Amino acid sequence: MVNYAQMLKDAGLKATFQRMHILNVIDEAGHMSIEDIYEEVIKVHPSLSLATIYKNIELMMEKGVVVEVPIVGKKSKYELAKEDHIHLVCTECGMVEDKMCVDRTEHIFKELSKNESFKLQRRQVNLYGLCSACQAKQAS
Amino acid sequence: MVNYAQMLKDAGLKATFQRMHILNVIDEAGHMSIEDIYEEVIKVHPSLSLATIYKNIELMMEKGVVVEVPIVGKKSKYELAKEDHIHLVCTECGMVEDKMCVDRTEHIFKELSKNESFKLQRRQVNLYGLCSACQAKQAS
DNA sequence: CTGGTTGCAAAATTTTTGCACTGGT
DNA sequence: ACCAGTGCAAAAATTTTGCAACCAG
Repeated sequence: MVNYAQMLKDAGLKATFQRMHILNVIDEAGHMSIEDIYEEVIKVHPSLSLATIYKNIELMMEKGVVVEVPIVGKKSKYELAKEDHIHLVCTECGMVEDKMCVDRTEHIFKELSKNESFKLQRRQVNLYGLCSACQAKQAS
Repeated sequence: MVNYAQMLKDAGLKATFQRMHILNVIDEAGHMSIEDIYEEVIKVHPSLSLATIYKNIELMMEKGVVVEVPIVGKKSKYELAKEDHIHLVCTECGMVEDKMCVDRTEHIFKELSKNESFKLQRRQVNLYGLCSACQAKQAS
């Protein structure tokens, strides 16, 4: 169990119950859309408003606590900021799975951007395909 | 000058003036949001409606004529389907530049997904940073 | 001709905003 | 106690939909 309060304070944000709850929900599910977060969060805290989620997701993104994962054909999901990784995204069910980068990957991205007069800040790699569950479902 | 009419017919779609115009606008700019397309397109064809753009972008995506490029913190842009490549995205001005993949990149992605019971369909790689113009602007 | 396509206007959905009240520090 | 943060409700922005008229094949 991570200390969400500390994460928020480190980012210069007040550790409100709402924020910790949002972080907790994202952390447990891994990747969640705004709607996903809202539906999960109001189970425990029914008065928490959608506006609060919007405001906080934006704020926590600016502060680097959470990261947006935009997805082709679907709404963006959000995850806690963490070690660099790539995403396997199921085009069928929308599931997102993290996969750690191998060192070689790291190297290639640096190379791809260094030739340009382009100052690399961060990268985002999504591999789209069918997860095993959806493959099984299609086979039947 | 590509033959947009042919692209559409190959995809099983009627080659309407509206569709060819949309494709032309995307092609010339490289990457455009729905709003971008609309503003550009009505300069020549003022009665073309936003609804038509939404309907056609979705349809042409399904048919594989255009591809969505979702971008962190901004609206998705759309490009013509083309040879596999990655994107350099400027976090400041939103500019998107294509960069062809080196062979090694190809290889790594295959490897990253093959261990899993994950059936890779397509990939999407965005490198975020500052373009040269925005670097110059910040320096001043 | 004729079925797919368009344009309009209205509806639905998503996101943002203003402001009085609340709660962390 | 102070001010960031919340919740509500309303506004704005975005996207979808239904349908009559239209046009590419």
